Amino acid sequence: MGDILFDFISKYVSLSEAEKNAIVSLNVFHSFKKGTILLKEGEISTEGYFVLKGCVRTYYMIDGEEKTTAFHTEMEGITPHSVINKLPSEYYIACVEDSLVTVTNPDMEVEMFAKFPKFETLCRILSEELLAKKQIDFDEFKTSSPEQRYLNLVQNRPDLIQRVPQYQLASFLGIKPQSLSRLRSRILEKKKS
Amino acid sequence: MGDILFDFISKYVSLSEAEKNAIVSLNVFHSFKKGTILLKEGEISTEGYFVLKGCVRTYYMIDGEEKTTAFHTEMEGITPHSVINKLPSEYYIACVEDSLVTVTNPDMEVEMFAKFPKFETLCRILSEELLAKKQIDFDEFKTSSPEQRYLNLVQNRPDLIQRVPQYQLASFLGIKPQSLSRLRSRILEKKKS
DNA sequence: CACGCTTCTTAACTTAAGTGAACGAGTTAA
DNA sequence: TTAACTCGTTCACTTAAGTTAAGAAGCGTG
Repeated sequence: MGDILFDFISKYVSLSEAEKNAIVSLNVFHSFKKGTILLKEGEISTEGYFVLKGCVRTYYMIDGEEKTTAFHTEMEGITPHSVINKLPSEYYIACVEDSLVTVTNPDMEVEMFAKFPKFETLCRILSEELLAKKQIDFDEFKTSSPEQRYLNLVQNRPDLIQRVPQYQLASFLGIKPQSLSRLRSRILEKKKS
Repeated sequence: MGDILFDFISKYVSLSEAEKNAIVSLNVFHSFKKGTILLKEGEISTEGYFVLKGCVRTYYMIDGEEKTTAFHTEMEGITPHSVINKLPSEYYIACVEDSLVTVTNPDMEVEMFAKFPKFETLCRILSEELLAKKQIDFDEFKTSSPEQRYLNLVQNRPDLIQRVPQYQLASFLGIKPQSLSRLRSRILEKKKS
């Protein structure tokens, strides 16, 4: 079960058997059914997540409407803002499909970092990478129209289009479901001609 | 000169005199004049930045137009994507005003992390925090209209409105300068009535 | 099977952002 | 001092997204 994780980690640092066992013995691996809510709005969380398999989304509930702002897929870590500022979460985190996720808390991290400093290096590198990547995503979002953003998504994450409902994609693209629907038929029209 | 930095760091970890001296001896502190370009499009960079004082912005040059996507102000770190993927940078980084910035390269980091593991902890925490913050900013951007985004900016970073030209703010808000101008007069109209 | 529920689509209308052009204020340079 | 340039504003027009409402397709459950 940890193999997916260890294969991934080996791209960054090499782990001894002892280190792998240490991770396994922490019991961090969890399977969740589609729809499972990992974090609710209003909860103060201490858990960090790392998606090994499946898809997890972040969404806000604004005026009774779900606003999906992020999809976290394979090999992406999530530290809810609530963990950092110790305030009630402003958003939900839920599984879009059956998912395999590691769940950790700060105590476990402190313990692991003390025993195996290598893990801290790993976490530092991963968050730096993810930060730079998020910044690029944000830049792309700002500099393009909804239509371009949709086309980019089709190019870069075609899987998402398939595995996620349209209404969730819409808010992810910063528009309303109706607009996404219209925009898609507009693109189809253009292709025909 | 390092005092600004050390005061800030002391919120996260405590540094010994030896550690402070180690930082100072690396000669990381640099002053830049307003307008100085730290990173050019097309360059492959190895430098990371950390803004101690002043304001630094990231911008793209698209179809001959500057698209400003980020302002980095006091106590914010920047690791250009180019440093991570070792590809030519897609954007510029320049000083909006006279700024005091630390400049580091991966070798220096490796050396410091080896000597003082504490620094790695600090960098890990800072990037995790910044990542969560960036995600919140992105979420807010996606879930609000240009007008709301402008009003939020007035609320949350009134300094930016003052110290940055409108045309840079416009692309930062994801719109054209004309639209920002119009949007502002619309808000003024509403206030009157 | 039928019912309710959710998701997606379509349409008509409203509102706001994009576009292209022109103007004026302020700055810089010749 | 004038000419060139930058920056912000305004205007008229175009294009696209928001809004409201209605209906069709798919799904699960009783």
